[in-house]
Amino acid sequence: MGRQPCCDKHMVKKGPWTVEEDRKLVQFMFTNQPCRWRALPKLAGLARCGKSCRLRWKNYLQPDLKRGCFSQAEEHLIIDLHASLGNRWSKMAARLPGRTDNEIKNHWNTHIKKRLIKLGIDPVTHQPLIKPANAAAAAAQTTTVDPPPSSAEAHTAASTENSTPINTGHGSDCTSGTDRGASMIGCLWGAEDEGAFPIDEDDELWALSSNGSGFSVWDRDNCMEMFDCDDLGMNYW
DNA sequence: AACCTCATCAACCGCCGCCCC
DNA sequence: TGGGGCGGCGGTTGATGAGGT
Repeated sequence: MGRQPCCDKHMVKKGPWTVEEDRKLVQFMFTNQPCRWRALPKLAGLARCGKSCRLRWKNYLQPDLKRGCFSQAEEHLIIDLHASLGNRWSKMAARLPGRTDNEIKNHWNTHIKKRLIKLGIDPVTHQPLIKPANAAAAAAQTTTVDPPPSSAEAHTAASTENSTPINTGHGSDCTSGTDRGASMIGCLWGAEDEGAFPIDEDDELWALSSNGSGFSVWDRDNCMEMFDCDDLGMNYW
């Protein structure tokens, strides 16, 4: 005998929530003791699945949700957390007050992920993306440099990838700047007199890598970590 | 103005782990 | 102790709007 479905699919409404449904759910949540989500729709007079109610409340109606754009600090925190936690969105949400796991997941997939790729960083391993040719050259070099220990996940990915820590699978897509305009998409700046260090999307030489607590700059051709931004008191946007 | 493409994000689906009987 | 119920999580989808042609 299979598992009982979470709700009667013929009786539940799906799709976007109406103002009236939101009002009913909010009113119920504010005026009643917590109860089982499965039982809530009937008690609140909603033709919705309990899971749907939970999701709507958690992601949209719950008080103290921030909504709106993510700040730079929040984005940096998300990147750092992703480097150490992977796709554990709920764990990240716990570290970002007012943000939901769904919101963080969406923001990662639609904004941060793409930007990291543009910057030459693999969004999965948080290691620099380099061209296969460069990877071969790097492998042939006698001076081997291990990547920074950005996270346990990165180590796992590295160790399972043919003994080379470099993810070359996406390199040709992401480091060739020949078909793109030369626009600056990031910038490092120093706390003292180092000045700004622009990273543009055509840059074949440098890549930024999240190391779990901040960023480091990598030499793409030689697969070498050049310096840790935090060590030099540098910031990044 | 009409159509097409792409980006965004709310919502759904299915799986997993915990808890209770 | 095992099985079922439940909430929670992460991946995915699809509706919608914006921008481009």
